[in-house]
Parts: sequence; structure tokens; C-alpha cells
Amino acid sequence: MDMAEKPYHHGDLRAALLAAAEKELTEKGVEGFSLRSVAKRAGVSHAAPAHHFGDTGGLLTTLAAEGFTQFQNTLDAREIGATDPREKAVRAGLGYLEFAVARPALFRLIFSSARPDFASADLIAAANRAYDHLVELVTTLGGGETDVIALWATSHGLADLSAGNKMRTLQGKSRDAREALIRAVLMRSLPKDAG
Amino acid sequence: MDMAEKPYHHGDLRAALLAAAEKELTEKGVEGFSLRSVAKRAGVSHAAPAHHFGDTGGLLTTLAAEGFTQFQNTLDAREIGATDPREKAVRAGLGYLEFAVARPALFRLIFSSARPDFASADLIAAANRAYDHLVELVTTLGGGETDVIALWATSHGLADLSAGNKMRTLQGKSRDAREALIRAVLMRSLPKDAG
DNA sequence: ACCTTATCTTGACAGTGTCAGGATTATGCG
DNA sequence: CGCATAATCCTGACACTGTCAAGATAAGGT
Repeated sequence: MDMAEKPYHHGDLRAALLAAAEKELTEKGVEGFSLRSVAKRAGVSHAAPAHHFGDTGGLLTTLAAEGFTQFQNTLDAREIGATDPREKAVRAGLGYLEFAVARPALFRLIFSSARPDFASADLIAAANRAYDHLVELVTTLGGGETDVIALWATSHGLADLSAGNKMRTLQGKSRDAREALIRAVLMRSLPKDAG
Repeated sequence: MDMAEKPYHHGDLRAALLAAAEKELTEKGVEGFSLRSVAKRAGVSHAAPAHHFGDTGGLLTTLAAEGFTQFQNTLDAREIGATDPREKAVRAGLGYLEFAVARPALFRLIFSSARPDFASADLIAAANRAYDHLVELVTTLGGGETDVIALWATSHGLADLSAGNKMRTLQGKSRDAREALIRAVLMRSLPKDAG
């Protein structure tokens, strides 16, 4: 009967708290996020998270940094198998949107929240990786700064509006029709063909 | 000595609460918004807002509906004086961005928050007005659904990223250079010229 | 063995949203 | 005008939140 009698030391509470925090975030959203609730999920006292993350902002900052990496991974996964650089850029945009729709709370935490500390080194590093990748995509197409901004703004606009269910004209369509439409929009934000 | 001895009945508490709520919003943001703090600003008891707005969500819903109208007014003001329909559309996009940068908290409340009740009739009406205007702008240019989505997504992406200080490449520029860049990006999302 | 350190708990405090009930004033009706 | 009714606002309470201080427990190094 000595099975997991809740030892005083958790073992890997930090990871457990992060996992619990992500659940809390997806269920309650950024605005309903509660640190005490996260502690309950992890089966630990309400003040336990403080030791690992300082305060709520610290936890959300770590979560945002991790989320940013997962965000970039989603884009990378979409690009795999695309040889044409234009197709690669379009797929990156599709991945941007996919992440926003699949995990809107995490997306909002990263791009539209004031709770994480965006001066954090980890968060800055993760954000820079994503931005550098975007720049590389566009420069490969022979594009410049204007093109970077165009592709980013279009992708982000589509993603944010979709994450918030604001663009209902997109949801009344089949998956294929929707993707075709989005592809057409993304194409327009790409650099003019050098052909 | 009878000068404004705080009468029991405020007179127009509803309007005063809305004004206080907007201040609270701009100072604390959506995530730091406190109903009791709003009541204090208006010099009234902590439960006074409930009678006029029900709960916090009700107040934020009314604020969002008003904000949406102000948002549309900003776009309209920018369009005044433009004869060319393409220039009109571009100016609408510039107004979109202007509003987001000038009043980021209100912008976030409208587009990126889960706290207002977006099933509210007033809020839906205000949102539809803005959307209809966008559609009109685009159809005047001979554009269709794809063009509507393109212009909206681009404008919204620029606006949201600017409101959150995410696009730092834009801020390192002079006002004129920035506007030129944004104009170029917006142009690209417009329907192909019929010429 | 023992001291130090990391980890986690308990308890407290101020602040929050919301509900119930009471106080005060305006309003309509006789 | 007088009064019942309704609208408006306040007080007090409850559960919940984040954060701090102080203590309990366990791990690790010397």
C-alpha cells in the first residue's frame, strides 16, 4: 500500500507545473489563468510554484518561451517536403494559421498578452529564431524588408482573426476551399516573381 | 457649503462608469482590469456598477461596442478627402493601424479578448457595420471575397503586431518612411488594377 | 554524523468579482 | 399633495486570487 504516498519532494515539479499550466491555459485562457489552480492540478500546495518560477509572470514567461518554440516547430513541420521556395513560404503561413487555430490560448499568450515578460532572454531568443527564419524565407525569394513585413502581417492577421473566430466568412467553407483561399491571399504577400 | 455634497443618486453614473472604465482599461490593460477600481475612479461603492452593467463582462461588452464604433470612426476620418477608391482603401488600413497604436488596450478588448460577450446584439451590430464598410471598400475596387480577406488580414496583422510592439523593424524608422512602407504593403493586398 | 541548501507546506494579508439585504431617492398614481 | 412603487446606490459577506513570511521536510556535501 505504499504506492506513491506523495513524497514531500515531487521529483520534477517544475516540468509538472509547466504541463499543468498549459492545460490551465488552454481551458481558461490567458485572462482566466490562475496560479493556484495550476498548483492544484499538479497536486501541490498553492505556494509551491513560487519557488520554481517566482510569480505568475515568471511561469507565463517560461510557458511563452516554450510555446514560441512549438510555434516555430509547427511552421517547420509544414515546410518539410516543399522544394519550391514560394511553396515553402506559403506553407509557413499555413502553419502560422494552423497553430493559432489549434492552440489559440498559447497563441494569444505569445502575441497578444502583457503578462509574460518579453524582456526575458529565453523569450527573446525564441522570438528571434522565428523572425530570422521568416527573413530567410523571404530573402530566398529575393525579397526585402517590405516583403518580410507583408508576409508576416498577412499571416499574422489571418491567424489572429481565425484564433478569435472573427473571420466567419472563412469558417463557412470546406477545408479545401478554405486552404485555397488562404493560399491565394498569402501568395499576394510574396515578392513579385522574378520570372 | 452645499457644493456637490455627493448626492446619493449620481445623476449619470452609467456614463461616468464607462468613462472611468476606459481610463482603467488604458492604464491597466484588459488583463489588469478591475471592476472595483473602476468604481473607485467614479467615486462610488464597489457594487454600484452591477446595477447598470450586471457584471464585469457586461461593462466590458458595452465598452467594446463603443470602442468598435470609435474604431470605425477612426477609419472613416482617414478616408475623408480621398477621391481615388484605392487611396480610400489604403487610408482605411492606415486608420486601422492608427487606432491600434493609439489605443492598444481598447483594440485588444475588441479583437483579442474573451471577456466581452461577443454574442451581444450591440457588439454584433457595431462589428457588422465595420465589416460591411470593408466589403464596400473592396467591392468598389471590383474585388471579391479573396480581396476582402486579403485587405482585412493585412491591415489587422500590421495593427495587432504594432499594438503589441512585436514589429520592431517598423519603429526604427521615421514617420514618413514607416507610412510609405505600410502603404506599399497595403497596396499589395488590394485587388489587381482593372487598368 | 551534521550542517547547509533546496524544496514544499502552512498561514496570513490585501485585493478581486459577485450575491443578499438594507438605505436612499426619484417617480408615477391616487 | 401624499404615498406606494421602483430605481438607484451602499454595506457586508463569501469564496477566490497572488504574494509574502515562516516553518517543515528531505537531499547533498563535507
